[in-house]
Amino acid sequence: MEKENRIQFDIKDKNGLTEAEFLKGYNPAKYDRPSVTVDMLIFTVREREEQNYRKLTEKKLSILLIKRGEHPYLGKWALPGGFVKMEEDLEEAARRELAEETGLTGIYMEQLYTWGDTGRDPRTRVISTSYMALTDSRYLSPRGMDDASDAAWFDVKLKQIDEERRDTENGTILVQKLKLSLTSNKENLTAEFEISNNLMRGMSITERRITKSEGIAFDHGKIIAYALERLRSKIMYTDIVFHLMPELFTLTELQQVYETILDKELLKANFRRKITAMVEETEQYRTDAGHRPSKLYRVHSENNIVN
Amino acid sequence: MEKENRIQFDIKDKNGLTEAEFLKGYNPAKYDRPSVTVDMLIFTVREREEQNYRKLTEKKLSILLIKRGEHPYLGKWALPGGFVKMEEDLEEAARRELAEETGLTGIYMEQLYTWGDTGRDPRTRVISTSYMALTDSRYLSPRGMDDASDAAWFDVKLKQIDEERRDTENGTILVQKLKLSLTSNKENLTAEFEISNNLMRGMSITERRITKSEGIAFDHGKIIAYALERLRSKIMYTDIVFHLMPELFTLTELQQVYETILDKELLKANFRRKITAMVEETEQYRTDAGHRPSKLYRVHSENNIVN
DNA sequence: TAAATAGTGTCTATGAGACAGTATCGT
DNA sequence: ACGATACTGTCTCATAGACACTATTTA
Repeated sequence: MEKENRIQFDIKDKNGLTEAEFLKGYNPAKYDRPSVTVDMLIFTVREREEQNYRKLTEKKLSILLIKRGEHPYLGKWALPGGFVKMEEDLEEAARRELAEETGLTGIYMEQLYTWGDTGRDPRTRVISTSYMALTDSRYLSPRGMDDASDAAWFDVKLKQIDEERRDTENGTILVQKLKLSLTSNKENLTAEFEISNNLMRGMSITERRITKSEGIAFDHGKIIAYALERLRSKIMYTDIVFHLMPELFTLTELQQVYETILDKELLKANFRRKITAMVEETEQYRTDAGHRPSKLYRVHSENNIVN
Repeated sequence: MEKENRIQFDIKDKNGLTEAEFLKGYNPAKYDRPSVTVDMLIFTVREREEQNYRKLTEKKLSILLIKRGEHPYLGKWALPGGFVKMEEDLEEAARRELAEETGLTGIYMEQLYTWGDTGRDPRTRVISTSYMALTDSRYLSPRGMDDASDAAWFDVKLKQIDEERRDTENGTILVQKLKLSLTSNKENLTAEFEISNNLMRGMSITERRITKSEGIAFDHGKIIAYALERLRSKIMYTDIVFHLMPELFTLTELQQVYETILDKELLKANFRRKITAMVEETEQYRTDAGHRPSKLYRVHSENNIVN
């Protein structure tokens, strides 16, 4: 419908061509072009086994990475992803990569950012759009969990390790140093960043630089840190967190997910008051745990929070 | 420094190649590739002249558009932009386009979103990353203001014209209808959208569709509406608004800018209380206005709000 | 002095944060 | 009974929203 409105049958350009004639003569191969890829940030929450029958299992935010079997960055860990095909939408490409790497379809996914510096890939000019996907760990598929494969889940920790104010003549620069740690059962990857907030004339301009990257391919450490910051901020004002939860959950489990993502402890009473509007009770309880059973909740079906 | 760490001189891949050898043999022309462009959303705030010496001048949010002189969409209005060159960073390309269209350098700019549907450009597959730039209207350059040129400023209005709840078996779908109006002194462009928030299982998935587009090229109406929503939300929790202000301004002028962006009236006393932390007084006043003079403010130099 | 804007004071409702207390399970 | 988690009540302080009031200018 939109298309029918669009085509201008009778308007001619300065060469006397109609749109149809112009398009027939258009040669897209005239210029060199960058390659375009999608990178997937697939997050889930996993539980660490606990020995004590009384204690709750600890929750960990995890991301799926793939060990590179080819140059460049051979042997380093990279985000799953690949080239965008000519005939597929950008988001379709992301969903296809997601399905290829994890078998997951129909889960939550949002576009994050497009990374387009020259030199971020030594092979050729590559512009990459990153997408963040969230899923409940129950649905984790063969490929992602298979120990023999080149894919593995890494627990994610992002910590501020330093903060510094530099006063210049044009204003202050606030430099935050962040450390990203990625831990699988076998490997430990790290990256460090400087995020400088340039408060010139009172207005902040943010710039992020990798200062160290161990075991992580390309600029993917930076992308992971960016995604985590986005996740942290969106969890505060959207219902995004429920994409990481199973259908039924206790409020304490939900709180644990908030805590592991924010890397910060929350007060139970306050957390419950805030979250109440988003969930609804069920009649079921989690029992057999060496302490008072807890009621199971689900997402409120009439949830009005809109992203 | 990062580069030195990266190169793996002695690691060989399954073909027995080192990274240097692999890269020498890499042929980037193997696959068809989409074209990549940047689109610029350049906003400013302009004043409408007022006849009454007592009344304040009304403020309008405006965006710069370019009239297309070629197919496709010949004669329609489009966002300024162009192809990304192989040797420039994505953000560099955006800054270059910004300078070419307006002469402006060093102003605020942020990446918005990357639009990658097939068929959004009839010439060939085009993936476009949009950037939003903000500037004080004092700095508006020859090209943008030149009446003879193909560029013009359009006042922007985005209004909700309808809202509807559709209850399906899987949950509710909240459909908002929005109307975008773009007005220059000569032309009036409009676009209408349906934004559907699919509240399946309590979690919202947003989808935006153009239902009508008059006088606007490509999917640029959708992009402008998206930018405006981002601007509206960021103005509430960042200091982004000051990029639209001159160095000195009155609090009422600042409030007017908020009001025109949010398309909503604010209460003066409350606005002032909230904004106080971000600004600092000067000794100067705006006078000659047929009412009590108003103190001029500037951005607080020690502003701690960080994007 | 009238018409307009500039600027301040204060009441109320709501929410965030902190903390203390009670309830209930399995061993 | 103990050790752990489940769940609730309430105090305080900060903030958002509404509204009324005073102050000051120029034609």
